[in-house]
Amino acid sequence: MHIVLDRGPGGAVVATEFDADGGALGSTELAASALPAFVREREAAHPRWVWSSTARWYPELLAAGVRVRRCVDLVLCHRILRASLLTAGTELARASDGPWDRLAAAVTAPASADAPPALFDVVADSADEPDAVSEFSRQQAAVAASVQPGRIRLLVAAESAGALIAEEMRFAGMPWRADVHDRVLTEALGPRVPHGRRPAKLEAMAEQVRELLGAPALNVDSQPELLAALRRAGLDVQSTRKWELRDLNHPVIAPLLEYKARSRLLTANGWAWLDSWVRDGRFHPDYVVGGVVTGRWATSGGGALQLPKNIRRAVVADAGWKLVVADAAQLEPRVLAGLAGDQGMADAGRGRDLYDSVVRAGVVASRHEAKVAMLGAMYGATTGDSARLKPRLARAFPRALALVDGAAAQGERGEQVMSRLGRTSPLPAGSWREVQERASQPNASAADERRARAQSRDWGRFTRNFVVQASAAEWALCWMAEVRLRLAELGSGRFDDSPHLVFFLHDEIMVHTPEAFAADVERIVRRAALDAGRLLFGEFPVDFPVTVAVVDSYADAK
DNA sequence: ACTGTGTGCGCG
DNA sequence: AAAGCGCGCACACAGT
Repeated sequence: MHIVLDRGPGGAVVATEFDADGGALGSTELAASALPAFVREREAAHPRWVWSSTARWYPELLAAGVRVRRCVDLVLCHRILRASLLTAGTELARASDGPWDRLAAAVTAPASADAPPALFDVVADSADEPDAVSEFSRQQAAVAASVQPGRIRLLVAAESAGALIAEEMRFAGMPWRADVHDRVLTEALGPRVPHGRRPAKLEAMAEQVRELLGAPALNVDSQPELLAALRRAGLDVQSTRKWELRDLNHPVIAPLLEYKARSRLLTANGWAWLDSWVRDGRFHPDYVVGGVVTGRWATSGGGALQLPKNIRRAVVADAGWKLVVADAAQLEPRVLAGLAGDQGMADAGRGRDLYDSVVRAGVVASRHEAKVAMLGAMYGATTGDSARLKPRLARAFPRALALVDGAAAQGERGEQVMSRLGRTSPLPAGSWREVQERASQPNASAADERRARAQSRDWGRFTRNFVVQASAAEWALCWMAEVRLRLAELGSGRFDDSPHLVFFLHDEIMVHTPEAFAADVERIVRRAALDAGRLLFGEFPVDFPVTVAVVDSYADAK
């Protein structure tokens, strides 16, 4: 059963209900204020709520204490279905850009701190929002006409579940102890000072660097000034990057690297960050579902996907609660094994660390080499250890390597590639084609050809990685969606007394749970990983083990 | 005063 | 070790 929500005149809501066969059951017109009660009442029958955008509709429901199990996020699904090769040729895909494309672009645009989300610029008046009922039927027709309806149906369901989770995580927030964070900052930097000034300890380090370089007026934060000062001091460096500086033998290096690390802490996750993103003991980041081409999530504020390890100490469970932190081990190579149907690679990952097995099988000498070689194969390394070890990997896992090499070759030709469930890579830009075109002319110069070849390889590395990263993102969405539904059965479903997801980081999730439920949560998280593997790869026997830590602080999870 | 680009570094 | 994928953010700096 589906219930489609549309905006009517004057902020009213029109709810149109459909039975399981798609037959219309009629419409109800509601005042906006009556929506939460309506949703709460109908939710008992577990319908799938269909709305323009979860980011737009769900927050007010959550604020009213209403959660839903399932939805269709039309904007997110529109984007997938328009681009997917599995639905190419459908009416939805062939139409020229319309209001849903403009909405889709707005939803995934980064929101700036002082401007409201762009969504509301595009749809200035909510009554202007395009018609959800007709869009929903176009989307259903596209899915039905797909060459593989099962896959694309699962993808849009998973994406929509992700949208619900993102809003719920933002609403509930991740437990964050501002006092612990402040202590970390004060220890590292000195007492808090107004924004824009350097705290005492940091300033002392800057002064030390200036002295050791004999450059009293140096602004340590200025890359050009610092580079010049390092060279004047006799250091042969091309940049001020830490891995170039690290191996130099000069007394300024240690204090300089220390300064850079602490300065980074101040600017990226200092007191200003704390003021902006943490309130009432919770961190509320803005997730952008599908914000990355591969289907990974992005953030448009708060930098939740880049939380440095050194401040994870501030993530602490409430009294009487625990954090269950779960991480999918070697997710991308396992996904690759599934994609390629590479039995040998799947066997290597069975019941143990995949990289250890690669060593045990005599393919490479150390776990580190195994990891570097595997990542290099998936990223398209061309130099270094990683490229050198690739032939050995190819002998051990021919199908897996053939799959990524094939994806790279397609990209080099300017073709699109697909994830397991049908998310499709973008076409290269027009300028890319022009460069290829020029190089194929009879009068093309050697420089033209070199440029075309380099650009072609670049795009090949992108599509090579796309198939793996995008499929891994799908696995993670399925995993998390399954976890969410099962968690909802554990308690009341309220965020103040029941286990719920509070964080997601590509291949890692965190559940904040009353202590009494922690063991159940752990079981659910492991079980859901099995289910996700089956959803993506059916009976092909590839394992997806997860490491689970039940902790008080995120810092203790690894 | 604003905007766009380069650099550097955090995460997977 | 620092190159092979995907990101966001902050700052300095140069252009307007």
